[in-house]
Amino acid sequence: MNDIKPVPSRAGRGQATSHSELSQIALHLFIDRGFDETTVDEIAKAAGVGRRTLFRYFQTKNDLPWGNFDPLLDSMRMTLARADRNLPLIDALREAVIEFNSFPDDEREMHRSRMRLLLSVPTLMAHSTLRYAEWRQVIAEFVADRLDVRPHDLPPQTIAWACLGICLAAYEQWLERDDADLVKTFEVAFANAEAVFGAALPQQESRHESGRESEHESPRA
Amino acid sequence: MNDIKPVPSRAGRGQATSHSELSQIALHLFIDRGFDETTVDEIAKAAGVGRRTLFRYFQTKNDLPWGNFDPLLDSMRMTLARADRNLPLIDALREAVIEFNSFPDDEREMHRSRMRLLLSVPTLMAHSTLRYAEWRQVIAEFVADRLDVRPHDLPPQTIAWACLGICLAAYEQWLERDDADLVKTFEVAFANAEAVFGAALPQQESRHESGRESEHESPRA
DNA sequence: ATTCTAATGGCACTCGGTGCCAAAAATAAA
DNA sequence: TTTATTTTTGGCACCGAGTGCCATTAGAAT
Repeated sequence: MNDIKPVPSRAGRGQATSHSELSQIALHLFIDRGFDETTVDEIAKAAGVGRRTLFRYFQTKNDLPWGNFDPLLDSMRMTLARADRNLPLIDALREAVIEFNSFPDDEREMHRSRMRLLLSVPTLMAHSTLRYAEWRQVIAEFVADRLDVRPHDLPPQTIAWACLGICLAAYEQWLERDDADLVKTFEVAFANAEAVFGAALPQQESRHESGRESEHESPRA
Repeated sequence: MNDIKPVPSRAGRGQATSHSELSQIALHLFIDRGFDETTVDEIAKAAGVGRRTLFRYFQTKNDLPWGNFDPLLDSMRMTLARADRNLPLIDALREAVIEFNSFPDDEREMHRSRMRLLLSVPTLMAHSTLRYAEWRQVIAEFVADRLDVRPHDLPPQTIAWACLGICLAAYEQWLERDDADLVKTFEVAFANAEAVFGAALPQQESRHESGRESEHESPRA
C-alpha cells in the first residue's frame, strides 16, 4: 500500500507518487468501472499526477493491475532453489507454485478481484502472456538445473509452459466458486495432468512407434 | 490465396478484396518490414482499399497475420471426433495436434515465417492468447467428452492448457533450427511432459498426502 | 431506367503511448 | 542566504490504432 522512503537521501525533486499507489488506485477504478471504461486520464487525475508521469511509472495501461510482480518471482525462485533435490521434479514444482500463490487471508478478496480482472478482460488476458513469460522463465531455469540442460532447451520449456497452463486452469476454476480453496484446486489440477500425461507411461516402452532417437533429451524426473 | 466466389449471387456492391488476400499482403509486409514498423494505412494502400474497409475485414491489426483460423479448428475437431475411443487420451491428443500442425512442404517456409512473427513480436504473442483460447476450447470439449464431464470443468481445462503449452514450446524449439522436423519436435515435447508428469504416478496411490477427497474429478485416461 | 441492396471509403473523433522541454522541487555548494 | 546542480514532473504536440457516421458507389432485380 504505502512504501516507506527509507532514504529520500540524494538530490533532485521528490517523487509525486509511488508505483504501488498508482497500481492500487487504478485497480480499484478498473474493478468498479471496468477496465476498458476507465481511461488513463481518469487514473492520472484520480492519483493527482500528470498523465505523462503515469506513463513513467508504468509502460502501459495493461501493466497497472499487475503491481510489482518481480519480488514475487524472486520469491518463487528462492523457494525452488531451496527445494529438496530428492523430491521428484513435479512435486517440487507443485509445492513452489502453491507457495507462490499463497496469500494472507485478508488479501484474499483483493487477490480474487485482481485475478478476475486479469483473466476476464481480453486485453489483460492477452497482455498477461508477457508477464507469464517471466514466470515461465523461473520454472524453466529450475527444471534446466535439475535435468542438467539449458533453460532454453525443449524439456524445461515444455514443463514451464505446461505448469503455466495448469495454474491458469486452476485459477479459472477457483474464480468460479466463492468458496473454493485455491491450494486444493492447484493440487487437483496437478493431479489431473499427472493422470493424463502419466497414462502413456505404465506400458513402459510404448513411446517408440515412431522409431528414431531424438537429439532432445527425454528427462526422467 | 484467392477465394473463389461461387455465388456472387445476391444484390449489392461487390467486395473490393478478400479476407485471405488482405492477410497475405499484410503478412508479407510484416515479414520484410517488421510488424510494428508497418502501419495499417500502408497495408490498406498496398491492398488498394480504404483503411476503413480493412477494419471491416479484420477487427485489429493483430488479426491480420492469422488469416482464417476457424477452418483449421474445425478440421482438428473432426480429427479428434474420429479418434479411436480405445486409444489413450494423451495419444489421441498428440496425434490430433500433430495432424493440426502438418502442412504441405511448399507451405513450410511461409508457415515458419508466420509462426516466427507470431511468436517473436510481443504484441502478437500477447494477442495470440485469444486465438489459443478457441484452440483450447476444441481440446477441452474433446477431453470433456472422453471423461464424461463438462468442457468447462477443471480436468479438460487443465489438459487443454497443458497441451497448448506443449505445442508452443515445440514451436519455439522448431523455429530455432532451420532443419528441425516439426512432427518430431512435437513428439519429443509430449514425451517430456509425459516423463515429468508421469513420474509421480508409478508409486500408485502416493498422491494422497493431503487427505480429503476432491469434488473435482481425477481422470484416469 | 429505376429501385433496392450491400460494400466502400472518407472524415472526424477517442484513446493509448511517445518525444521534447521548460518548470518545479529538492539537495549540495558557495 | 543565494546559487548551482540534479531529478522528477507535467504540459504540449504528435503518431497510430480503432470506431461511429454517412454519403457514395456498384451490382442485381424489377
